[in-house]
Amino acid sequence: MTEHRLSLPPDFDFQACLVFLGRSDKEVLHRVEDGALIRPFRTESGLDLLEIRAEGNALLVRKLAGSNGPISPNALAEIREIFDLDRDLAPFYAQMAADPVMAPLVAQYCGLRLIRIPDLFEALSWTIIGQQINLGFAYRMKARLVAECGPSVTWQGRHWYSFPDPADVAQIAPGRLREMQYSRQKSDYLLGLARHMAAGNLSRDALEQQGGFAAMEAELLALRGIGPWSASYTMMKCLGAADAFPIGDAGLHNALKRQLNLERKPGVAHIRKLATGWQGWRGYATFYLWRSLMSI
DNA sequence: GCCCAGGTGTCTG
DNA sequence: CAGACACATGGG
Repeated sequence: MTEHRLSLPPDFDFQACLVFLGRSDKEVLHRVEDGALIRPFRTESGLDLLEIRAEGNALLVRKLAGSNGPISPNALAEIREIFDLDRDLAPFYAQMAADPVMAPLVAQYCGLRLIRIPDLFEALSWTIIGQQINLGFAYRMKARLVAECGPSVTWQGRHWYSFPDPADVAQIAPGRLREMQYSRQKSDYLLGLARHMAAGNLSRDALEQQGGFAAMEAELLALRGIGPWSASYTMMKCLGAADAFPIGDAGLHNALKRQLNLERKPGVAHIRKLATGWQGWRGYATFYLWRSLMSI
């Protein structure tokens, strides 16, 4: 059995991360079982199904199915990103310790990392799918897309799917997406994005080559179907921008309303005021607020 | 029936 | 530049 260990940074709580990863039983791209994350990762030849669990002060990564040979460096790099292992959270916690909104949350969820989506196409597609619909419905729509054209590996009598490539999605007939209950608008956005990326006009590598938060955000905003919320979401969840701030997010509004016992959801001006002490960490703060909406 | 969901693009005044 | 509206469907 091939395995590998990744050492863990301070301020890391694997269980806290698993709780977030297990937030929906409708998620098709991974499963949380018996204290471990199970998820396929792309390799040159196909998919490797990996299990990730905590063991002492390390993450133990084991290959359950797929290619022979060691676990690919690429997969290990993705795991580092998924759990945001390379982030020093000490400044975040120091800055939030006295913040009226965030202090209780960082105490409650200490060690929770911003769970990321390394694949740019997946992250952008998810923002398009999730726009203006409830999350349960969004998960079902994603599951249909993934089952339609995502690669899979079989293990223990079950298909384990990965998110499709832009080229896979680009060749779907628009009518097919309508059958999957995509609106014409979502269908257009998604196919447009897939064609754009399949043609080589956008990739995560090229985007990050540009460097600079503003330049990357501008390039995302230029995409049809990607507005301020989607761009911020992608900056934080894919590119790891700890300060990206999806200020229009409905979940953020609901979380603040609950935290502050407000009668109504706060307006954008109010939120800006509340977030004045979050500079540098507004994305992380948002992620902790999202976590606060989960019942557990 | 009505409003809101992890919004965005378009059109109008 | 603000505000209205369509988009698709489901949950409260």
